[in-house]
Amino acid sequence: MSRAMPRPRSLTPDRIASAALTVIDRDGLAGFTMRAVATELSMSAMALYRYVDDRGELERLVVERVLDRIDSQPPDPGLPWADRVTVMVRRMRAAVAAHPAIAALVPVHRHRSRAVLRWTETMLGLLTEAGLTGEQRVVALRGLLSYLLGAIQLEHLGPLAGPGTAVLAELPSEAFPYLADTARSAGQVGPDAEFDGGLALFLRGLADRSS
Amino acid sequence: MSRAMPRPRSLTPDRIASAALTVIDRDGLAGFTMRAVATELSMSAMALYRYVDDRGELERLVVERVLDRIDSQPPDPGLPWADRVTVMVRRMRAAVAAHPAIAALVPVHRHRSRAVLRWTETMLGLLTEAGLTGEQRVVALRGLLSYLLGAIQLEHLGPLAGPGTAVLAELPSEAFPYLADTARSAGQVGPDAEFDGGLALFLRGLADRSS
DNA sequence: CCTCGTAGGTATACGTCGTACGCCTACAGG
DNA sequence: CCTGTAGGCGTACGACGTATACCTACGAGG
Repeated sequence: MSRAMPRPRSLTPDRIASAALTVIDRDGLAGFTMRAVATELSMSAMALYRYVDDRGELERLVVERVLDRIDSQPPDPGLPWADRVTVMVRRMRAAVAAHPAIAALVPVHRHRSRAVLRWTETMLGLLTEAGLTGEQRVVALRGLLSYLLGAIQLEHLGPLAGPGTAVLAELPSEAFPYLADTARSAGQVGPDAEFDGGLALFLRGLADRSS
Repeated sequence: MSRAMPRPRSLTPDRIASAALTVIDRDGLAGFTMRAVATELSMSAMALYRYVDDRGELERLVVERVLDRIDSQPPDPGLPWADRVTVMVRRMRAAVAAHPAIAALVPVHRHRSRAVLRWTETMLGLLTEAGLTGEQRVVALRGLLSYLLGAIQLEHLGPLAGPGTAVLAELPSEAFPYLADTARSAGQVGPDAEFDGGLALFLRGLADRSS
């Protein structure tokens, strides 16, 4: 029978994900390559496949490692529920903001993360406290997640107060009067204010639902 | 001097974008390849480069072609402004939904589209009618866009009433009581109801802002 | 009608990617 | 020490984006 024990594993999934993150933080998503990660781990490219089925699983590990940093403990119950939801949403945003280049990977792999499960569970508890149940609660959660992931990606692709917006300010005022005007005030809004502002709008809608 | 006129161009940007969309609709984003598009146009791969600088520009053409279908005329002024915003947002969603596989490309290339400029201008007009100006208006617009693009992507990666959610329903109810419960009601929510519901929440927040 | 130069179109090739395959080898039992 | 499992590596293949060099169709000037 199989009594012989093989050589023990020298790498943990977390160690692999960390190496991948080092590569991503240094060279961006485009530099995120099986070979690059392997080199970062001082192995050959193929050695990586002893730990990971394919690139997709490596991506999953990376996303999981980043999201696992999220604290899913319910925030101070003394706070109004809207503030507590804000805290939770900000936590997820902060986790991704620590490695902005992975923004595009998060929506793809978020399913498989236990951390997201925990985060979602806490969020649902808060939404329940807000008086939401059944389909209303799902819609609210999904809406918040859509906003959150959309905002993270837009921010990564070009902040509101960035060069992309500056171009808009040069537009012919006759054809695009609002745009030209809006682009000028856009430069005043920092990324955090932008994010929190949009989130606050959503939460205000949650607060006084009539339907 | 240069009086000799060369062979005329045989392809329009629109024709190229259409061919690319045919490929994408048939084989998904993964099948979207310079060679595949060239084959669809019955040319060699390199011929494509007479019309396009690189893959990025081809992607831009595709996104532009899809978004150009958006009608940016202001909706019926008889409607309340919130309903008109809803119409505008739905239009953009519908345009992307016609080619769901491009969802991930839209946030990346949206800048360069004239259609998005027009759409934005109309949206800003509606938001102004809602009483928004300055930084409030930018934040509102950006918030709506974040929600819109986030929702489109989440929907494409797995609808709320889909297999991913079904898995959640199997979760141990002790560890994830809310999740398990919520997953069951999630199956009842269709994609349109989900999208419109989240949008309505956002708009309700816009309607009664106090700050 | 013929020439001529521009630009359309192609063939080939390079470097990089993900990864299948097969080999060698380190290492914990017995 | 022997042994079998699994770790690790070298090589190679097909597909990708695209640089380069070439041939050629074609419209204008003569």
